[in-house]
Amino acid sequence: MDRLLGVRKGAWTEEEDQLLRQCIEKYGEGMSRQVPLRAVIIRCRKSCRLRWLNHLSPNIKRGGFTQDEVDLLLRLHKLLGNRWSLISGRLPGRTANDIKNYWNTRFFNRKTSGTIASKWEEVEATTLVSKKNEIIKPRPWTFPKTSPWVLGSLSSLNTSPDPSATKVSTSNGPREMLGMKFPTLSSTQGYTRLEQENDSFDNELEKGKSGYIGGFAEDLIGSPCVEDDLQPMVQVENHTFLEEGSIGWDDYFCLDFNFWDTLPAEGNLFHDANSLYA
DNA sequence: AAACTTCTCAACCGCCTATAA
DNA sequence: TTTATAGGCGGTTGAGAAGTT
Repeated sequence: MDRLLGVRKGAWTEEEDQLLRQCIEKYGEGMSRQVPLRAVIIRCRKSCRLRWLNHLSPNIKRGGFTQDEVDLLLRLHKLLGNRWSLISGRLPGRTANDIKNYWNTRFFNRKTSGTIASKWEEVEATTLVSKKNEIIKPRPWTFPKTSPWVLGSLSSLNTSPDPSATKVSTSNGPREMLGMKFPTLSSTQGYTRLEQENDSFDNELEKGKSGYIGGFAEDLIGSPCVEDDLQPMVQVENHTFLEEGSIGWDDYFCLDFNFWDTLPAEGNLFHDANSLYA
């Protein structure tokens, strides 16, 4: 809690910006509590943090949104709703505040007028997600303490140390990967239209060659999760995982990659998947 | 040129969650 | 377990700019 009396409010001055910039360059970003004292700024810590994040940080991209960014924003908003921080994480250089302002001024209650409204309708018509504004909430990564993924080794799951030994079933029976049996993915329930239409993910997976990683790291293949009725699950040993392609897929973000080559001989699939997404 | 309206966006507010004591 | 604090988020506000009458 800020106990500073008489903290300044309103627009920041150039002098305050300079003090804040110098302070953060000297002490780093992770010391917002001490910024007001060290930088001799009569502002509350929240105000300092916001000023840095939204205006002074060197990572911020200025200027108008590009066509690509607008397309991306529309699709992400359709998928995530008003989760501006998540959206900003997928729009490099754009802050949550920027995006929120842009959305509220350009799209909020204005779907029926102007050129951007036309763009909205265009995206609305071509978007691969359903017409209904279904918001898929990203799931937190919750790794059970006993999970071999957490322990950093797959050895407890009877894995093969040799990736070349990996087999993918081409039959309708359970797949095998790293020596583990996976249930068949015959059900398309929960799959995005992209995958259903292209059928490429499943085909490529069957061939054991390549696949996609969705743009949402939270929803990467095999993310451990809590079992519920909403998503297809994969049960491996005593662990429950999201089934491949079950949620969170988005054509805009799919990355082609050689699925099987990313699997370390003995290691963590998720770690490698994350590095692909950088 | 002045008055008024609309738009933009920086900043604030209140709430929630995580963490430390 | 409780309490205080920090971090983070989305919603809202208001000053100034831009546009219109």
